[in-house]
Amino acid sequence: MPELPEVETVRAGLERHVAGRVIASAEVLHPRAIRRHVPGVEDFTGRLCGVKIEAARRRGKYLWLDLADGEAMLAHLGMSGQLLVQPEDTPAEKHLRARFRFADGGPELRFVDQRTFGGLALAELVEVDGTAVPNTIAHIARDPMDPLFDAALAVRLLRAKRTEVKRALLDQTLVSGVGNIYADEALWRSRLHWARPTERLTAKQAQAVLSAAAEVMAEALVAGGTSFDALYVNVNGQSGYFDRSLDAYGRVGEPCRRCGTPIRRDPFMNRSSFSCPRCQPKPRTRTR
DNA sequence: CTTCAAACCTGTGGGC
DNA sequence: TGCCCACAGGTTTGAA
Repeated sequence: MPELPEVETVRAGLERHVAGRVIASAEVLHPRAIRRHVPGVEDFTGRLCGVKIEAARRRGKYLWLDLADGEAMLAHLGMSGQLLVQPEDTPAEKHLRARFRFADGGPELRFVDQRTFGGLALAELVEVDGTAVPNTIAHIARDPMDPLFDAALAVRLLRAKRTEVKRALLDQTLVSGVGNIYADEALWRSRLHWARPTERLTAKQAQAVLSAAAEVMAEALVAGGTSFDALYVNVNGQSGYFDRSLDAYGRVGEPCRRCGTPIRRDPFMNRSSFSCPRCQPKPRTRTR
């Protein structure tokens, strides 16, 4: 599933292949794909017709296209979303949800999404902390790859939480871009158990786990960013990074790369958490 | 105000 | 062979 490094790869592809072009027509093939665009399908397609795309931007797992009329087309890939740049005569994908044709007659932009957790919407741009962002994601924090990311602030916010450390890492208002995979990897690198109460984190531990999250995402971006030159801008969660570089996520029963102890899998928020029983010992039962 | 959990989706794969 | 169900998980929404 696309997380920050994959979304950044898509953003770079959009910047290269779509920025500077004028949308000739927009078509929505599945209304759920634009459910967050409250005014509806006709408003969405109508307002995009004839508009020039200025740039492709990203914050956390959200990305958006700056439009010449001053608004933005916001996209979230959800679990299974893809933004593809395809020649117009390419057959429609099975889960094609929306398509955008361009005035230059070149390759079109397609939104494909099997599970429809993702979606597109038009949004007004607002200034938050000196940066223009779509109003509907004004609450999303800067991600660790943002040049203006405030690490000291994130450490303070993390320690001010009253919850488990992994829940806090997944809180997009504290730091954005961290999903289940990178949360587990960051916790493994910093030798913290996912259920460690945030109020018991030392400043050093909080700083370490946030740094680890930034590092693992930066490494994933390098590993997954090899297809920037391809016209076919694809995100399918199958980047080489996942096959060879994960230390915890999905490795249940396999030996910890540090100590050899089999990795465990715990139920966590209707999904899974992977960790090393020895390197990441369970915290003492908390007393509320 | 903060924290928590259900709901939203559909394809895959294991078990029987 | 084929059916059923668990599982994958980011975000929103409403409850506590």
